[in-house]
Amino acid sequence: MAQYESLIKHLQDRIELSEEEMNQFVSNFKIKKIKKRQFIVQPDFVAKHRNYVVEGALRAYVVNDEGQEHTIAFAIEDWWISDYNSYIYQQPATMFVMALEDAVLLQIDFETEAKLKKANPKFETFFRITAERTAAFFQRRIITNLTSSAEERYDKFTNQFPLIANRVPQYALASYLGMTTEFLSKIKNNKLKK
Amino acid sequence: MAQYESLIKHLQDRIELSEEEMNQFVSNFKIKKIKKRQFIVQPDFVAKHRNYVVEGALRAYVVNDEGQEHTIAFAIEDWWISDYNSYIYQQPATMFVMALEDAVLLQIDFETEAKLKKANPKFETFFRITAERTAAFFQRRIITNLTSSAEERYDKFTNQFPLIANRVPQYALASYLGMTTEFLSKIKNNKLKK
DNA sequence: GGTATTTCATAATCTACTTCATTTTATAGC
DNA sequence: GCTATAAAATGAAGTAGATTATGAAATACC
Repeated sequence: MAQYESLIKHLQDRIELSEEEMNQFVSNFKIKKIKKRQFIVQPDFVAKHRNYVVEGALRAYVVNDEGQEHTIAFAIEDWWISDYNSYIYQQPATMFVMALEDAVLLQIDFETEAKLKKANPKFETFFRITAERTAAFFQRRIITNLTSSAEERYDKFTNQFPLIANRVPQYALASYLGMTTEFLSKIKNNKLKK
Repeated sequence: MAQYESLIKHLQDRIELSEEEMNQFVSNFKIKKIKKRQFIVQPDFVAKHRNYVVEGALRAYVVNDEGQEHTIAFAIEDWWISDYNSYIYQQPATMFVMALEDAVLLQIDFETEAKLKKANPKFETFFRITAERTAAFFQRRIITNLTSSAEERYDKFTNQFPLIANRVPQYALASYLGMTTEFLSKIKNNKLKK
């Protein structure tokens, strides 16, 4: 059950649970192993799961009419990922969620999560805290995007998430930061010269 | 108690409460009347309240080092507003929240909200749903900002929020959409010509 | 281990949007 | 209603970042 250890710690950092409650909670998560380049969410299909990353790296992105990809989220160890809108409203997804590396996930499906929340208010609290922090995180990203230049956005990202910056393809990071891969290349190059 | 009617409806649309539970919930909100240009949140002070708008319009914005204002959120009737990060983490705010018109709010403070959530799991559920929808809303904005041109962002906003678009100052809307007021003016003008 | 395929780098050209400066229009306060 | 002030419109000039094109380096895969 080594795969569950990090999720257990994740929970303990957020709410207080007895051993029994903890077991009840995590036993509803199923281990899912996926290979690099494999999709766990695709447009037009409902995102059935909330995914906790035990190991590996994933990327959520949308593709616009011109075929350009825009990275919406990354996830590495101890992060959650899904098509957020699709999951909470249980409506067709607009995103792809793909493994950038072989990965091990812990998945819970929407109905099971609903049952858990009904069974114990502490579980409801956990998902409330998670949603609040997600909202706060998204809002910080909105603020950064509105107030910073391309180079500043890159600097902030590498400072905040050094482990992600050096682990994902440059084109994926560039589109997450709202710039082209060519321009990100130029930014990196300018830094080397200084 | 006319002021509480819209909040009651807001709650009924999201969770099922008995009359008694409803009264318990809303009685913790205090009526706050503010004048145009008045601030309810300022940088360096902790945002103590979650604010529900009964009447009026408000704007949350940040000011960067160069003195430029960037609108982060609007709120009109039946919307919530605060400095989200400041409120949920109870840390100093980075935003201003100001009334664009005379307004009537219903305010709950952080500690009272915590008590409510402890008192009844249904209340916890309400805040969980609210946070989830907030996160989903923010993510849709991130996606729009990454994938659309200035004109497309303006079109989407006016389609989705026609009541807001025509009610707030142009400079506030422009900075919400991530462009200058001059450029928004030009976009509007181009539409008139067509 | 060699070849096909991705990914990244570099550079020239282009454009969506900004900046700055000025005028016109709307709003607020007495 | 009149004046002061803020907001919006207009236009010229400038720039951050996109686009396009090409080659080099890294990675995947049989």
